[in-house]
Amino acid sequence: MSASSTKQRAKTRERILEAAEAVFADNGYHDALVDEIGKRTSMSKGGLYFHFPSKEDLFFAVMDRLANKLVRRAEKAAEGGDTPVEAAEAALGAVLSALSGQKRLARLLITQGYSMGNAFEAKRAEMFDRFAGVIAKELEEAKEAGQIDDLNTGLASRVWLGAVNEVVAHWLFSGGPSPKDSAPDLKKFLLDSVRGEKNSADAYMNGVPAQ
Amino acid sequence: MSASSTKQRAKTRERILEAAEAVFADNGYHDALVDEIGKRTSMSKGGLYFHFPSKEDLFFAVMDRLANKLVRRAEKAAEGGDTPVEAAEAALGAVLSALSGQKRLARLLITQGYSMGNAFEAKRAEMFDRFAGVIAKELEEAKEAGQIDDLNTGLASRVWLGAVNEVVAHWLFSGGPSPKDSAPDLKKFLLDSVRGEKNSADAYMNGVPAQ
DNA sequence: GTGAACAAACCGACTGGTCGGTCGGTTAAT
DNA sequence: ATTAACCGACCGACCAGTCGGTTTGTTCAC
Repeated sequence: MSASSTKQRAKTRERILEAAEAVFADNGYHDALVDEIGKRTSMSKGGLYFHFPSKEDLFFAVMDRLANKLVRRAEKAAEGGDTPVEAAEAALGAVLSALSGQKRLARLLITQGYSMGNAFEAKRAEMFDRFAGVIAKELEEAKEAGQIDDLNTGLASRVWLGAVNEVVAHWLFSGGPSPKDSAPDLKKFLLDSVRGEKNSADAYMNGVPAQ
Repeated sequence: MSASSTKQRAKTRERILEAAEAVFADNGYHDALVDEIGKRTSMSKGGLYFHFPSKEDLFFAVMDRLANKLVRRAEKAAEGGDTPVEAAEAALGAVLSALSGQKRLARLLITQGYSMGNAFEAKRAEMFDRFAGVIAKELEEAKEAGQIDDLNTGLASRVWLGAVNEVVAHWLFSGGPSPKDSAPDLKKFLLDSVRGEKNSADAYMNGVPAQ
């Protein structure tokens, strides 16, 4: 026990989280049945409740795991950029492509955040604040580097976040274009939104076509 | 009956919708109790079910009513603008100020749309498509008037919609600034996003400072 | 190395509270 | 007298969470 069982325990938890992610994504929090998660894990309800104290806790764990994955991916992509603006662009692209490839993940992130009662609002806020923080950080650096205008980076990060959110939602629920395909235009809009008066003229001066 | 009762009937329906709006906004679809709506209407559950066939239908009716109100307000504000861009700006401002003044309405629109199961996704899509349509129409006109670049107005409208959505959500759940207060900066971001290469230089040429 | 003792992991039938919806009945309007 | 409008006790489906029990794995005495 102890050494090997700690590892085993984590593995089982992971198995449950995986199944729960799928079930929550397919059905939303309320319509997701704990028994269904059990079925997909080949584990009984009692077994699940040995690892997680409640359905709500399980849901939170799923969302945290998801947010971590995405943030890590975005930050990793950002590291590859030479300038802050390129970093932000890369992070944006990484997120869009990740969501494009994982409809299930996208659904969970976009819609199910609200699907619990008001209990989840704090969690959704926390998650989105994290995302906004990543964006704001890049924008702040870009500002210091003189790549973009002096602007309200907090608000700008919300604009970016919301834009991505809506583009993905439109893809999910109205059969809009895949976020991946919208990425080039979307990048243009968001970068332009932030370049403001520093636009075109300045951008070309720096040898970076505003596109 | 008949003549006067038709009017009375509509009035009662309205009374119910009003109460239902409050209850849904406060609790989310699932945690809203039909009995609670009854209490606030001083009407029994049976009475409600005489006017609406199900909780779900009642919810849809509430959301439709809400969307109509907002769209009408936005379109009315847009009519006041001299140019398409000003119209879009006015509509944006009207929506932001309406939501700022009615937290309850904002909550319903932003969050509770997902709080039903997947059943609501189609409805949310329909509603947001309407909003996006209003924006896209203005942008299309602005494009034809040469006020803005040749761009993907469909995508741009999503960006605007998503940005507003997120700014409001941030206000609601994280104690961010009131949408009304963010309005000036937000307008700048969104207009810049759409002016693209036509920015600053051109804008100033037209005697309209890009701010 | 074997088996008794203990605990961790898991099982699944059951319960208890919750609510949307119903329905037989009452009241009010025409 | 007829029917629209409304009442509210009741029903029954649903499901998160429980709990006494079984299995599996670990430890250590002998």
